[in-house]
Amino acid sequence: MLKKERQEFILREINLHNKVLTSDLCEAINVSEDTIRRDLSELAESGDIIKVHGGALSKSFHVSFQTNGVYSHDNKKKIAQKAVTLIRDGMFVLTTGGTTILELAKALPQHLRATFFTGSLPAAMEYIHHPNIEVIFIGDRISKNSKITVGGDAISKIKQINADICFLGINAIDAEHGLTDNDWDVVQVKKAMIQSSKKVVALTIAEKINTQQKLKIGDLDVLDILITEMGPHEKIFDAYKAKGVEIL
Amino acid sequence: MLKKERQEFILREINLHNKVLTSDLCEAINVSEDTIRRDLSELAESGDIIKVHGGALSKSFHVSFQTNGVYSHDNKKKIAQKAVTLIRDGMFVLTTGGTTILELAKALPQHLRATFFTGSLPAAMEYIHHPNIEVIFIGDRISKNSKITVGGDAISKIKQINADICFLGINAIDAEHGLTDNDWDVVQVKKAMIQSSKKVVALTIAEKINTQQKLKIGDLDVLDILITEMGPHEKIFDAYKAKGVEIL
DNA sequence: AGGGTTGATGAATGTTTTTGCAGGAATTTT
DNA sequence: AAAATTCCTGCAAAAACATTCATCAACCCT
Repeated sequence: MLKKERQEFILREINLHNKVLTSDLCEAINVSEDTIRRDLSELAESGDIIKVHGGALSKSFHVSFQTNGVYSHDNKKKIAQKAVTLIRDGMFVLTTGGTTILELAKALPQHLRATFFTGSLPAAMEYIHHPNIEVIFIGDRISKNSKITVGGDAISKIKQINADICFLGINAIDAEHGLTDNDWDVVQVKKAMIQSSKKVVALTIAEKINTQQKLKIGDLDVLDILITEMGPHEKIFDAYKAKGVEIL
Repeated sequence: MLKKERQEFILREINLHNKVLTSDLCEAINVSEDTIRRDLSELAESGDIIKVHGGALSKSFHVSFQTNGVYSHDNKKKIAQKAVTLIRDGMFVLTTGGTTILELAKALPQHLRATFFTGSLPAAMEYIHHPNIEVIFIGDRISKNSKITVGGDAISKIKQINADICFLGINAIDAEHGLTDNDWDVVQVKKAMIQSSKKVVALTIAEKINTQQKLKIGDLDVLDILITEMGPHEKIFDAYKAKGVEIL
């Protein structure tokens, strides 16, 4: 097999599987590891692949993370844009924390006049920048991980609220396992918020769709609307629609 | 699985869920905990994540306050330095908001183990950066001017507290008129805090000494200690000492 | 045709990287 | 204070790597 031929084979293999192992290649092509290594070096040199210890990765695989701090920032903005359309003047709104909710806070129109309840420090900091929004903070112990208030006192306060709409920034959602999270205290708070709202809206980037975590918040039937950055007609949403969730 | 591949996976997981546990990862990827730890260290080294005991956190979730540019910043730092010496392990501490209190928050030693109660959003954001400090937030309506919670609910919560020490960032103090302020709601909160503490400490830059505002918080006899950036033996303090206030 | 050059390959050798493990220190939880 | 986790350090084995060298085929030039 010719050198050029071999390298094309390697490229094809990488684009197919996003990665190759040196050992796999040398077995497949039946040449020494050194030869494969030389090939990979050349391909990496000309910028077609990314060489790593043990093999190589496709360039598209390494889509540089961390654009400007917040992961998937643009997508979250898009989600926030959709979410604000659900809020009307005079509403009582309950929100959790999380970076997606923060984007929602930033996207609130200046003229909107509403009352926001939250236990998230960062979210509250955003809300108070808006001239016509009244902010009620739910107090109690602050969880350092999530920067929201947790605990019995917070939950009993939440239960006294009767909100029009609740925005949940969620960590994982799955058609079968419903809404899940990884922090027990946070789960309790989210449960309470769901109970205290007429309408429940979940915000999440599409990447979290069909993932799950260890602790359950609730089944899909507690959810009224799901908002992601994708259009509402994607196939991935079929299972959710079937369970009565509206996709926005 | 290649090392780089693994690290991309970890990054993804963190950005998705804001945190990961070492144990979860090593189960998911099926490598030893040491390997995961090494990966986390490297990712932390290059600044992509924040490593903590037991796992790692997303970077975008960890934002600190910028206080450079605050008026009389150096003086406030000096005040904070003096104030922290009053706090002991195990204490229950009640604080207001304000830039001076923010400096106090930043000056807290890492090893200090105490419980802080506050209704100030910025102060709470600072406190939660400290590893051994428990933060209890006093909830209610948030005043946009002062960024602290005000209202009857907050006050009744404060009255349930029995704190060892209370730090007041104050707006005006005068030997004759005592402590004064200019926001009715804030005054109510400060009054309640004073009532709920064994010891009351006022922090202020010397500039505010011998000034007054429209609304009264209390006479000088509610005050135990007054801290400014100046030394305790200045003449200006004589009137305060005469009324039983200790100067630090 | 024949000697010289070039490029590709595989083998030999020593180095570096990666990984898991043992143990003791540090930290967290009970 | 005790128990349980988690962490760090050093170590060792395996895998992967870089470097050098020898071989061989293809090519080029008189």
